[in-house]
Amino acid sequence: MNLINSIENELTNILKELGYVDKVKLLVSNRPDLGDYQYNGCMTLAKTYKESPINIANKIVDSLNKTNYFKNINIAGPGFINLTFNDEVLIKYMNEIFNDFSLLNYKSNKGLVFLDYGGANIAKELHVGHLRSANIGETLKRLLKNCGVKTISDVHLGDWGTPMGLVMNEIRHMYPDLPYFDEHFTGEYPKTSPVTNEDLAFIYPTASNKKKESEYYEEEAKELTKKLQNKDRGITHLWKHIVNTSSMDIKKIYEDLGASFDLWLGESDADPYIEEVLKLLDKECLTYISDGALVMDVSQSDDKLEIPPMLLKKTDGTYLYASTEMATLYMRVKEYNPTEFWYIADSRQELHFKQVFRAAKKSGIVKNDVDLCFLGFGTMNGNDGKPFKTRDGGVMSLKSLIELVKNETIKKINDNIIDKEKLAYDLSIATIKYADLLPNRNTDYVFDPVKFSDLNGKTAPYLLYSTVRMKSLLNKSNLEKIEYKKYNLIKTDLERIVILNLLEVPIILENSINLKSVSEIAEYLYKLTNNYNNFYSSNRVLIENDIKVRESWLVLTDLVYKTNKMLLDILGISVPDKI
RNA sequence: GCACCCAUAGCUCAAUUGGAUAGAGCGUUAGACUACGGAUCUAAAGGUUAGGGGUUCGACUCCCUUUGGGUGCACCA
Repeated sequence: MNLINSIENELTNILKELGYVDKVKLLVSNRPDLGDYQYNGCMTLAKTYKESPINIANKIVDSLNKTNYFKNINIAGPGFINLTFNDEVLIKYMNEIFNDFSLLNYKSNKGLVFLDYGGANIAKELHVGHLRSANIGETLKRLLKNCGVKTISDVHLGDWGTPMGLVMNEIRHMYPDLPYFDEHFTGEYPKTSPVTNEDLAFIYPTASNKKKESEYYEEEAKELTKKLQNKDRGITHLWKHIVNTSSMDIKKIYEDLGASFDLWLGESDADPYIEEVLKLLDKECLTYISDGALVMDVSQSDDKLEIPPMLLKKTDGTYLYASTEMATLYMRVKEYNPTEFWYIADSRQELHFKQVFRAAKKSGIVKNDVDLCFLGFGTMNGNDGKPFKTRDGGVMSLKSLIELVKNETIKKINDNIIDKEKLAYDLSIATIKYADLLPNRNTDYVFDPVKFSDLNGKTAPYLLYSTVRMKSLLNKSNLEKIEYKKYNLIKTDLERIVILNLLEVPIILENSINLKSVSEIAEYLYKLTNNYNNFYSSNRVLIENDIKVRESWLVLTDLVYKTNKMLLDILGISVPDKI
């Protein structure tokens, strides 16, 4: 167990002996002049036990004085307890984590978490709107895995709805003679796709525009969607070509972004379960016909806003979002039976998921003790505060976004680097990820390529440069055969601050899992790195004469390096050898 | 129209979920170096937390209200 947790446990027991019940949480002091950590519980206890907070604090301090964790314990204000560690305790802990780095990790006791993120649409280019889902989802998955939680991730491709009909209709307009559209065709269909990925990049936008202008065009597309869902032979063949062509490109970009998925399933994979789900709902008498469509009531008596019924089947008999989503849940429960579901999607989809989740619980498709979590995220905006667009106002593809950042990054890389292009590309991905993960999940943020790729400040280049420099120092000590096996003594205040930072790691990880957000990790990385750099610039590790001090400083560097590497890895950012 | 979210330093974001003196980055200003990787480090200035009222030992945080933004409200996903 980590140091802070074990002290918290001890303190919880002390309280119990004194007759108070509280699950003690120690907080990093926001008054470093008064202590390293603080306990704020006395004021709350005072309320429940109708006793003065100072009295309670005094009793606690008496008991705490019998332990030897702290060199200074004081009570301040209405009843804050401030704690300052004994250096010996810190040194001992440093040696423990140096010998077993896993002590710095947090072990979660969660069951199986199923993550749904990515959400790319077949035949539509990945754009900036897909970035956050991939980033945040991938990071949460890595966080969970790091803390010992089993996960399953699914990209959940959009391959079964209206857009597919639109794309196929545009293809029909381009090549009316293709056999896929001929209902009487009985021969062999071509083995190669009639469209390339480059074609697809403009086919969907074209179709989407035509739909807005012509109702007839829309009807044509709807008819094709219906044919697809009814397993029309030709249309299914064409659809498969499109899916295969498009998936290759999608996979490539996700790979570049470092997002990986256990399952590459799509909405279509849930299709075989839709009828089963609808029957089940019908059996429970949960559905009814409204304006010609099949719907399900998901309202609750305590709703402030009337939640509209959930639409399961359109008037024309085709399925939509909610139906495939329900079937997907049904399939996932059946095959994986997770204890939690995490859906990472744009905040604007909250109502839809609320409906689906309610329906899933109400119908028993998902059991009551299973957590269904919608993790919404805010929009990535441009300087004007509106969603990030290309210069001419179009949707910006992820490829162009990466290119944009790369152009900024490459300016700042040394010419003597061997593969400058590759490094610039990797750094750009890291830059985008870090910038995207730093703000809170829910808030919209302004994307500024120049600022994010800056060498100073809270940016990936700064973190990576510093981390590479730590590694370089450790390598050099190795070359010069300087051994370091032990933390001996704390010589400077600056290193003490870094040590205190290291104590926080397990707490940061625990908070991140509880909040299902990694921005705290991103923020912490900067703090730790900055404090280490501060120490680094005022002390020369390798030429320090006192062997014991030098050993300690190398252990410190080693631990900060490992911590950075671990946390950057959770953020999906790998540390290059050289920058 | 109804409902939800947001408003914090010049700009971009935090604030351990009700805790002490609201913190960071950028920018600005002033400093540090024969440098283990200077792509670095330090310091200063900068705030009536949009306005007003309330709840309590304590409010950026909870409640009410005004103003200004954003989002959602069944046959798109």
